[in-house]
Amino acid sequence: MTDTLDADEIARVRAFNRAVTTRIGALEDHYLGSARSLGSSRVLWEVAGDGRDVREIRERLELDSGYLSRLLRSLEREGLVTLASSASDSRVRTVLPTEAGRAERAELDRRSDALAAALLEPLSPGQRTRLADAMDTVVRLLDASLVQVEAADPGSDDARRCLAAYYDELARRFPGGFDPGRSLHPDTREFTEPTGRFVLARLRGRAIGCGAVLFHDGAPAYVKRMWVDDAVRGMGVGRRILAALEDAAREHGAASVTLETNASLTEAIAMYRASGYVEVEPFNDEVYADHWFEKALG
Amino acid sequence: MTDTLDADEIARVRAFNRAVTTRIGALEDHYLGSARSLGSSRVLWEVAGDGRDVREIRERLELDSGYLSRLLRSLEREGLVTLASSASDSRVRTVLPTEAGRAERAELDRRSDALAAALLEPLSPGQRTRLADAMDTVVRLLDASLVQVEAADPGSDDARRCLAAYYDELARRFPGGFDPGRSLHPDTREFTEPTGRFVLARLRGRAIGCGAVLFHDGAPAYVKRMWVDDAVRGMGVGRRILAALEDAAREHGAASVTLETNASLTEAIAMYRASGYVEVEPFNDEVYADHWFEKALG
DNA sequence: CAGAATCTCTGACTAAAGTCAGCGATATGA
DNA sequence: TCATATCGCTGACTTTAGTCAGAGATTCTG
Repeated sequence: MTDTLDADEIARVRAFNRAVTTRIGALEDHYLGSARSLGSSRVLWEVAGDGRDVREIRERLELDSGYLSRLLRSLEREGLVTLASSASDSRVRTVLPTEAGRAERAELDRRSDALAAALLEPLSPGQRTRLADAMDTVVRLLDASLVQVEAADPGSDDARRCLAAYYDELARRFPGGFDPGRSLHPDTREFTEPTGRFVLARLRGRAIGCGAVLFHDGAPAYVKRMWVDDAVRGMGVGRRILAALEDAAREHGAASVTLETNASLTEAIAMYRASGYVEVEPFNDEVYADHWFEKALG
Repeated sequence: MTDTLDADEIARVRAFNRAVTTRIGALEDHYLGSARSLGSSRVLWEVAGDGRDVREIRERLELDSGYLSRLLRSLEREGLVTLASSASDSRVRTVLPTEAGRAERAELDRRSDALAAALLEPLSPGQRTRLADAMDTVVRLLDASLVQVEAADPGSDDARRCLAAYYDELARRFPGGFDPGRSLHPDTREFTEPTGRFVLARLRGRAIGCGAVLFHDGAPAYVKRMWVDDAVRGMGVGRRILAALEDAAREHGAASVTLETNASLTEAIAMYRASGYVEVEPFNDEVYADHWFEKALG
C-alpha cells in the first residue's frame, strides 16, 4: 500500500493544482463574480428547487451555525428564500426558495455553464472531447483516492446495507438465483475478532463496498462477501478491500488466503487473478462456487 | 470556430470544477493551513531563493501595490525577508529571503508535496500513472484554451522574436540551411493591411506563434511564415493561426488560399492536409518549397 | 532642466468569511 | 419529569483580502 511515491508524479500533481486553481479560479471570478458573495451563492444553490433543512445545508457546506444563519437572513431580506419551522421537529427550520430565488439560482446555473463553455470554446471538437475525457478520469481517480477501507461491525446498518445489495446482486446474476441461507457462513457474527474481520469501503461517508475474512489457526484464511457498488467499479476499490483482508490475515499469522467464487462474476475472477490468486482444487462444498482460489502471503 | 458546444461536455467540465475545487480545496486547507495566510505564502514563495523586485512580484501575483507593501512589511517583521533598494533604479525595491525565509519556503514546499502525495498515496501504481497523465492532459488543454490569436504589427518586438525563432528553426531543419533574403516576400511590411495581415498567438501574454497572409485581388490569398513554439506544439495553435488567416482572406473576398512548404516540415504538412489543403502544381518559384497546397474557402 | 511618469509606501476604508459564547425553544432518554 | 442534548439565532469579535487616494523619492523625456 505504502510503496514509495514517484517524485515526477508528485511534481505533475502540483503543476495540475497550480494550473487548475489559477485558471479556473480566475475564470470563476470573472463569470460568477456577481453582486452575490460566494457564501450566499453556495447557500442559495444548496437550497435548490425543493428546499432544505438548515442543518442539512450546514452539514453539506460545513458552515458555522451563526454564519449560516446570517447568510440565510440576508437571502430572506432579498426575497430569495423563506424560512419555516419543520413539521416533524420544530427546532429545525426549513428553507424554501421563492420564485425570485429559483430565478436567481437559474442565473447562477447559466453563469456556471458560461464558465465551462469559455473553457471549451477556443478548443477544436477533438480537443474538447479529450479535455472532457481527461477531466472525467481526474474526477474518477480523485474519488478513488478518497475511498477509505476500514474494519467495521458486520451488524452495523452500513454493513447490512452492503450485504443486502450484495445478496441482491448475486440473486440477479447467478443463473439459479441466490439464497444466503444455503451459502456457507450465513451468520455474519463470525466475521468479528477474534474469529474474523469485516471491512467497509467508504466514499464521502457512504458505504460503497465490503468484504470479510475468517481466520483458521494454522490453515489458510478464508475471504468471503466481497462486494463493490456498481457506481464505483473499476476504481480499484475491490483490490483495496482484498488488500485490507489480506493484511488482517497476515496479522493473524495466516500463510495464505483462499476464496471461492461463481463463474458468472467475471470481473471479480479477473481481479483475483490480477491480485496474485491462482486457481486450486475445490477445498469446500460451497454450493454457489465454481472456482476456488488461493494466494500465498508474502 | 464557434461551433455549438455539447451540453454533455459542459456538464462534465462543471463536474470537474466542482470535484477539483472541493477536493483539492479541502486538502489545501488541511495541508497548507499553517499560521501563514494564503497571501503572504504566495509572496514568500515568489521571493524564492534568489530574491525579486517588488514590482515583479506585484505583476506576477496581480496584487495591489499597497496590499503587497503591507504583506512584505509583515514578512519583514517576522524576519523572513529583507528589503533593499535596487542598485540600478533606486525607486525599485528588492526583496531578499533570509535564512529563516528560505527555511519557511522549504516547509511550504514540503507541505505542497505532502498534499500531492496524499492524493496519490491511496492509489495503485497504475492509477497514479493514469491520474498524472490525465492531469497533464487537462493542464495542456487548459493552456490551449488560453491561447489567443489576433492581428499584430509584423514590426513589433513580439513579431520579430517569433520570426527570428522561425528562421532559426528553418536554418536548423532545412537540409541546405535557410536564408530569409532568398525566400519570397522577405519584407514583412507587406503583411499589413491592405495588402496582407500578420497574426500572433499568445499564451499568458507571451508570443508563441505567428502567421501571415497576402491578399491578391481576384486571386487566391497566400499564407506564409507560419510558426509555432516547440513547447506548445500539438495543442492546435497552428490550426487556429491558419483559421485566423483564412478568416482574413475571406474578409478580403478571396475564394481560396494557397501556401507552399518544405518537405522537412512533416508536422506542418500533416496539419495542412488535415485542415483541408490539397497538393497542387507549383504556382511560384519559392526556392525552399517542395510542396504547394491550396484550399477552397467555404 | 522642467514636467511627466514610475515606484513604493502609508492611511483610511470596505466586504467577506469565519469564530465563539451563550440564549431560548424544543426534543429525548433515563 | 427532569437532566441533557440539539437547533437556530444573536451579538461581539477577528482575520483576510482587498481598494483607493495621495505623498515622497526617483527616473525618464522632450
